[in-house]
Amino acid sequence: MPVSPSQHAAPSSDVVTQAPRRSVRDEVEQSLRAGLLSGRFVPGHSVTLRGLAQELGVSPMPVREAVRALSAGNALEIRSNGRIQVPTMTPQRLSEILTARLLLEPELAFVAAANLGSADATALRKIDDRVDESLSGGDAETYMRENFAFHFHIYRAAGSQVLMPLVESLWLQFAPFMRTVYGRVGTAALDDHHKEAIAAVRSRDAGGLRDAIAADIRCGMDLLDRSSEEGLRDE
Amino acid sequence: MPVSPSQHAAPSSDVVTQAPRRSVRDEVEQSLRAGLLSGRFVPGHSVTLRGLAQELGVSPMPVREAVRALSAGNALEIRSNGRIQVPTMTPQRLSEILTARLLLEPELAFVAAANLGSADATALRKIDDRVDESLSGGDAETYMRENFAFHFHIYRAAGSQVLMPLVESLWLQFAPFMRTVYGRVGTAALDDHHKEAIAAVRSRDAGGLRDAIAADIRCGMDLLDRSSEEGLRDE
DNA sequence: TTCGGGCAAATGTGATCACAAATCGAAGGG
DNA sequence: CCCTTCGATTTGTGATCACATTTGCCCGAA
Repeated sequence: MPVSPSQHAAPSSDVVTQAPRRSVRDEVEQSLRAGLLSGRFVPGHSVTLRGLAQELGVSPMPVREAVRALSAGNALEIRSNGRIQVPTMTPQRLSEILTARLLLEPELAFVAAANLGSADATALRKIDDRVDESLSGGDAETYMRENFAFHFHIYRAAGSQVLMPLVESLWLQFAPFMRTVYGRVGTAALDDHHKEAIAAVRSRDAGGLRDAIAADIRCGMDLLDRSSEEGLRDE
Repeated sequence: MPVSPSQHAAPSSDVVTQAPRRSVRDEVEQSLRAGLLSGRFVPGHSVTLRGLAQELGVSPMPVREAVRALSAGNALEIRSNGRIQVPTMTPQRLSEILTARLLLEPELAFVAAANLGSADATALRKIDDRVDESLSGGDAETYMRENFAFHFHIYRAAGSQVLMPLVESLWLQFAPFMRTVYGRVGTAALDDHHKEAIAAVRSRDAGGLRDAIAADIRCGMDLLDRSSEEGLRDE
């Protein structure tokens, strides 16, 4: 809704927003990432440039670039006819994603362990409490957000500007699908290995942290195997 | 040079171009990827939207999206002032890239081995001949293109739509820097392990192929260590 | 000669328009 | 009742424009 005749968006009405240089495109991209990671986007559903633009109150232009950036990392799919949609999942694609996670994330956690201390263990404990709470409450959306926060609080400590984007790309790819899995199987069946990870962080046991993360990923694989037994839907 | 008054580019004058649906943006992106992988872009050099657009004979719009897509994978860097430049390399960033390659590529080759046969071994032999030729000739640009072709002929056989983009992203990140390394150290110092890889492909030895690829990557790491002894420039 | 200051050019960003292709709907014929 | 057909709408794509910011360069003063 272009209220102002000026072509640029108003600087959010605050005197000093403190934001270094937040472009509309970045805000849109972050919004889309958050939506994908929390499972607000349903796999197979098609999204439109103008639709997203109107939903976010911006012009289609920043959305176009944000969508392009996301689709470059396979977080969104651009079909041959040009339409945009949340990627669908196939069993082998999911298997590849989990294989890649198993290759990267434990190693990333291993590196991160050196930079994690008891303060981080406490913070992780707090996040994990919210994870457990949303698990028992069955709030899949909150669970996904907090589970992401848990893992990436660890990974961020590695300070890797190369591995982190790769892992983020993987999460963006499988997150929308997980949402549907939780909706079918329920979140109660989850038995993550966060407690062991926290203990490893507190005792500065890098190898233990790596193994805990690996076990956590394998747990997700088991859940999906169980889910596929109950009939895996791709569309 | 908008000769035609029509807004869309002419369909390349051919009756049936056979192209399914080549958008200008995709062509631009492929062109940029090829440029990065062959080392035509110098790290630290800044590129401009309008400059690339004029160079490729298109409007800035498709370039904008292509650059956005590449910067999403850290193949191009967008500075805080908004300017675009080929990313610079730091020792730890390079170390991270090679670590990631060592985590992903040998495993990808291991998977690919099942789908590779003697025909592929012959094709790889041909590519490797051109690699050796460009090595002795000191043609760094051709070397980089053929070396890329060699590795990705193998990786492509894995049929992975998840690991492949990750590995491609890594190559796009380190390729521009390698160009400068070859320019300083020379390509003659390279002793890749392509012959062992070809032998492993021919004998369908998955483990051997994985080890050959790992050795090849480690060889690159050694070259860089040697290069940094002679003074590593970051800017 | 060297260091600022200020003006012009360049650059990224966002908006809007035009157009072709695809999609979706309803109407009509089997 | 189902399928085809045709027209209106939607959608992505590319081009162009306006604007804020920054960069680059030239000129003048110390």
